Amino acid sequence: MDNQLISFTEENYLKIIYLLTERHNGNEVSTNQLAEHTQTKAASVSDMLRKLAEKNYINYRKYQGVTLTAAGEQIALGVIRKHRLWEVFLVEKLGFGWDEIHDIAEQLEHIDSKELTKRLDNFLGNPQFDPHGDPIPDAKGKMPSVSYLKLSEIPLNQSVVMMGVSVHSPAFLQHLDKQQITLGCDLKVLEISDFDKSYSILLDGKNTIFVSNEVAKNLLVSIEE
Amino acid sequence: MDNQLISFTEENYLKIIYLLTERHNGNEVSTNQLAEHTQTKAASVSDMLRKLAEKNYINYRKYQGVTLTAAGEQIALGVIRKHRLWEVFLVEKLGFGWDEIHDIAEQLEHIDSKELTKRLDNFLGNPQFDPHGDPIPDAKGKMPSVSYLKLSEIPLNQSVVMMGVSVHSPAFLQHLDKQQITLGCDLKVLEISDFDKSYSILLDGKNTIFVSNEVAKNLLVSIEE
DNA sequence: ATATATTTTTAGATTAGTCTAAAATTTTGT
DNA sequence: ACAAAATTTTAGACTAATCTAAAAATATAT
Ligand SMILES: [Mn+2]
Ligand SMILES: [Mn+2]
Ligand SMILES: [Mn+2]
Ligand SMILES: [Mn+2]
Repeated sequence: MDNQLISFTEENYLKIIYLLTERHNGNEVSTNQLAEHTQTKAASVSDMLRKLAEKNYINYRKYQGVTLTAAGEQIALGVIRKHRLWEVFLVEKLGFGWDEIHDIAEQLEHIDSKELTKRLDNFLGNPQFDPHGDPIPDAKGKMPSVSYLKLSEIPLNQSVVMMGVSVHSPAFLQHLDKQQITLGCDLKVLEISDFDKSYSILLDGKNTIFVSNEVAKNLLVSIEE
Repeated sequence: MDNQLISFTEENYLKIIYLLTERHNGNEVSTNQLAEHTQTKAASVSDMLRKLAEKNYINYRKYQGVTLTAAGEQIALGVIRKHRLWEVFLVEKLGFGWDEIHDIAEQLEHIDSKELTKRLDNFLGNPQFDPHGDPIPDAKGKMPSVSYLKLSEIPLNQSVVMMGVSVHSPAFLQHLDKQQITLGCDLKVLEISDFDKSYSILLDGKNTIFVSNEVAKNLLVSIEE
């Protein structure tokens, strides 16, 4: 609608390059990593990288991995913005669980209409964060700044607020649901077991719950103001 | 999500075959008509028809045009259902005008998630008609029955209710907006000009407006109960 | 340092959807 | 009824995105 030049597939590559670069603190993304996340083979990724480099969406030196150019980043941020806004819609307006929305948002993120995105954003009350606690870039591509810590990095007996998750798999999210761990809840680590590094946590100042080390590493929190 | 077997393109062909068949009261749709509506060439349509016939979505005898099979019709109705539900969403929830929504709905109609469609339908209050007055098939593919007449077929001085349009172009819809002709308004033809067959119409029992014969032929109305 | 393992790229094919040009079929007009 | 016109199908080619297998480059490990 607004843009005929970029395909669905290209948008996906740029989005994934953005997210992986972010995850690696700005380091280049490798062909194999992209193959894994695009569910294709390395050979297919190489072809696509050549094409994206020709269009000046990525910085690409053969065998050296890729980063996004400013142009590529703008496209990636636009896709991520739509993905996260639609996720808010699905949870806040349609009542989906946070474990059910990702695959639907993977489709909705490619709907191409500036006006639609603008009106959707407005309809949702211009949210800054999606249902997983991930920041939503604004219309200009600016991300709200966040400084989350892993729960596993927080000292004992320090009260923190649950802000996000670093794994989005339905299994993990459903696991959190079962333990009643939700965004915004209050967490205080009481003890870490010597045996298996599992955590005893005081939840909302009321109940003590037990979570594995694996869970604690994937809970993003911030210290209460 | 629910169905890997049918492509975006195939869905479009089936939808268009449905709508054209309906428009021709059940008569076969020709290759050239499809080429026009799919914005492709007749040769491309022939290829696709062979493929859709192989998959048993259409009844196809070379040179004789096509109709949908029951399987093809179910798919078409599912796409049309999504298209019209999303149009309701765009108008009722996001405040778009009825002239702005079709192209966005053309994209949204291919989002594949039974659960999403179900929840969207519910969120919208299970609407039976879209913003153009077109009926919305239910989850089983059943269309609400409608019996609209063209305003041009209504006798003089017979009060009728505006129920739909048989042309969906933004230009036509904006023209109606300017004349304040909206779904649900009351119309009574006072006179048809001998000179150019244009209509004098009493709108909502208050103002007299003038519309061309072309407009009158594309307004769908029903007689007040 | 150099052989071995791993990663990445290239070469050559494949599939879906499209195109133009030519051939086949149907429709129309006298 | 039959020639001319229109429509539809087929033949052959193209592009985007993918694949497997082989070659090239880089990383690793003694
Ligand atoms: Mn997601
Ligand atoms: Mn998310
Ligand atoms: Mn429409
Ligand atoms: Mn409509």
